[in-house]
Amino acid sequence: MKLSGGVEWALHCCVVLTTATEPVPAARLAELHDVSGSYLAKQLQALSRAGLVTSVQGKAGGYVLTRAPELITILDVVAAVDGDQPAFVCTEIRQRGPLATPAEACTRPCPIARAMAGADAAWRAALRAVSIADLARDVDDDYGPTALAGIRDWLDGPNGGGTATA
Amino acid sequence: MKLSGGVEWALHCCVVLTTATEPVPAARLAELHDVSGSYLAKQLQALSRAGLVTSVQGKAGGYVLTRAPELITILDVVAAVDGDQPAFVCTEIRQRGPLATPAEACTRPCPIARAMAGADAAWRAALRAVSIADLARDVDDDYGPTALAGIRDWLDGPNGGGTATA
DNA sequence: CGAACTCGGACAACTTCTGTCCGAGACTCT
DNA sequence: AGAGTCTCGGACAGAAGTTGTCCGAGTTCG
Repeated sequence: MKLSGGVEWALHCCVVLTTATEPVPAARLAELHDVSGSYLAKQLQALSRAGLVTSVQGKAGGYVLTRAPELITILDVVAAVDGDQPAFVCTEIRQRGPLATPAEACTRPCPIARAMAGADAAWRAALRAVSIADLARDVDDDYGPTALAGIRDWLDGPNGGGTATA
Repeated sequence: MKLSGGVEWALHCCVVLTTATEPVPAARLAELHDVSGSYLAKQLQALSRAGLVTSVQGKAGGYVLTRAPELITILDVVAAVDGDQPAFVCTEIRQRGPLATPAEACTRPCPIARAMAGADAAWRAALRAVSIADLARDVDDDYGPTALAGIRDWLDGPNGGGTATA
């Protein structure tokens, strides 16, 4: 039971992209979070494949959110990066062995698979209840509005536009 | 987000052990489920380490549940086999990069970590709500009382006691 | 028309999980 | 009491997934 580490990066990137109005390159996001740019690109590609962000190529290219942050849930990001298959996959071992249950009696999943599926549903429901907009609002509540504003300024700032300040 | 495959085996074994009154060897459980006996032994060792089952060595040895099935939850088995660490581990990337949040402002987990922790709690709560006894009762409801009774007979039967019937 | 910058997928290295084996310990029978 | 047989327990390879990196295709701007 382990979640891919890239999920954390992707979620942070989505929150950051909330503040941006122009496309943000993957290299810029990697510099902001101090992570491997090459690997972060892979996660952003996954988000692009899932339709959560749009990629713009060319000189002023980068990534932009496709919809409003209120319409993107944490579950969307997790499913895009980590895959949408459930954590528990039933092997149907009840149909194996000397006392195997006949296939005709297996009209519904076995009790174990049902319990695990229920837990998985609860997990997904909790992730679906929180949107990227909620996360951005929580950041404002925790650190004040200056935090996200500072990120927006840094993204549009000169730290990569060509002129270095410091 | 993937759960160790041995969890399914361990859960089935716990349900089977509900019907047994004497110690059941790992090899017998492996034969019943038609799985690798060597690998199933590893899962049972994990259950033993977690205190869910007791191992009896010697000629008539095997595994026995330590408590009543009502007192063993699915979460106990999952934690014993797959580990009890949460699926999401926060790397604290908010404290990295050029706009790093100062450590003194990080009194509570970041919003992303909080949301993931909430989902994890919901998942665990769902697994904690179902006990091995509940699973055994569901098996009775699905396939009738003859299923578990047949397993009990097979466990105590001659298919390994020394005299072969067929 | 040339050049620079971007994304996208293909290529290794590592950690984790899966599967297997043999040795230590305990009970039973002689 | 002593040998034998059966059991668990941990140590040993193989396979798979994840982590990390690289270079090529496409697009926009000068």
